[in-house]
Amino acid sequence: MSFDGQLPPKVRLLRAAAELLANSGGAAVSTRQITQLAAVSAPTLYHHFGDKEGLFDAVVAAGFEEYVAGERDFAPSGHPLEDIRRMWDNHVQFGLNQPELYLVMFGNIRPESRPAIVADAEALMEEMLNKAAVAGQLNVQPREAARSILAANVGVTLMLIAEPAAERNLELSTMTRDAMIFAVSAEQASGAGPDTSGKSSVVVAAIALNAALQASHSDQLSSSELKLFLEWLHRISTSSTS
Amino acid sequence: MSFDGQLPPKVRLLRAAAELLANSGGAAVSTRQITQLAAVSAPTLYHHFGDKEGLFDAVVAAGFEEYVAGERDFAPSGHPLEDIRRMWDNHVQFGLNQPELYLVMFGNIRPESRPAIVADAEALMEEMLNKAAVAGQLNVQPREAARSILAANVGVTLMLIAEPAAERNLELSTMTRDAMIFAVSAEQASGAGPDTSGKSSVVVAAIALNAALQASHSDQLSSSELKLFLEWLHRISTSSTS
DNA sequence: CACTTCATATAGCGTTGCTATAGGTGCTAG
DNA sequence: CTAGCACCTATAGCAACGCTATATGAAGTG
Repeated sequence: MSFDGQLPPKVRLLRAAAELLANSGGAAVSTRQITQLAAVSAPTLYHHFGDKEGLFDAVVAAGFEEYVAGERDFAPSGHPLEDIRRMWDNHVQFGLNQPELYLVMFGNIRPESRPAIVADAEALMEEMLNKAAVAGQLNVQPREAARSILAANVGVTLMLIAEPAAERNLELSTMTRDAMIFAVSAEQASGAGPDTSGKSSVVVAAIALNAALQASHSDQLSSSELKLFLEWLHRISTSSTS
Repeated sequence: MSFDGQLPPKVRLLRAAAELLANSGGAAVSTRQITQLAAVSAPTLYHHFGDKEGLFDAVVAAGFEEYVAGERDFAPSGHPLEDIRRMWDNHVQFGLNQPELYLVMFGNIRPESRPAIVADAEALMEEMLNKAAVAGQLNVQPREAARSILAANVGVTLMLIAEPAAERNLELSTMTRDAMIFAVSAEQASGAGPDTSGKSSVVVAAIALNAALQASHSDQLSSSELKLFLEWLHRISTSSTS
């Protein structure tokens, strides 16, 4: 299989690199392999991508687009927390389907090289969590929740990739997923947690309000409405936890 | 700084490799650098370790011994779950102290190369969780709990490593840690079920408030008032629990 | 046509991981 | 003391690597 069709060399290089990376099985992929498969000479690669790293970054970016597209294709479904679950599963599946690409994206993260992807992934999850926060289903700030969930999600995916495909146990994923979502959700507040007694539902309400306010471009509010909101909030904050 | 003392070449190689790996800042470390710093010639490296990968494996093994030693040095303390917390923190600290080594250990995990370390780490945590299980503090099987917690632990550590050291927020670690431990512990079972038994009235109020807010298209709220309002909300929603 | 700009190719530099071969070193046996 | 024998190390060099100095072709503009 070669990419010496009519496609522009830049695209051929991208596809060749992606294919070799996907099938390398962890071994290093050389620029010579890539350029040969793309039916292109070495300087072309460097003209378009500057660097081997640059080419790999482009491949990763393309893979990430695909990943994001997969994440966005879910209907909002009205249950934000359920959407988070699907988002998690989709993340894991993406990692298992393209382990090499995933390892380049999340396995070799270094402060100077590649936190952009992580930031994007976090933003994507935070966006979804915002809906949960607006619905009063969140226990903590959406941003913190997103970072925490994503970190666990990446850890689980890496662990599953590390296992031989035969004995992969996806229960690790679902269990960790539900643990994280549960810990972040407001539901647990009604139970007896180690420290949740102090964290009354006021926090939940405040988080929901905060998220709603920031999501609704509310630089346009009448003062009377503001007073109403404050009154509501006061009633909330003084109501005893049921 | 060179290791050309009286130590055997094997040890010199190990130390040189460890030092170069620690200070490389992510850049590749060449065998020539290592052999030069160790004051040794190339074939010596291959005689002792067979491979560059073999040498790195040895360094990783040594680092892992150190890691395990750190984990074991904690007194059992009678509170297994508290020990798990310290274990988690120790893991994160190890990763932040030796990021390069950590990335080699947990960042490049591949099924064919390096699951042994993961298995050891899991066993270590499972051992500790077993005590919690004996004390009736566990909600799930110790092995599953260990795998789940370790996965989240690795994910969090990788995320923290990926961040510039200046803006590392360890709250991500403590929050995820407590979420995982709480989800695994028996405490949560006493509360409400995982599904909506009944939302507290406060949440309902918050949802109603949210609806009112989003329905409003009025204007003329002074930006200072809005700013104050948001600030106040933010203060509430980020107020620490205890 | 001349001129610029972009894209690709030829050839080769310096470095990499690794090794074929050989030379020392310390041992036990005769 | 010498012979042989493992063991360990060094010299020199190969093939492959990432990358580039330089040159050539194609395409658009005056």
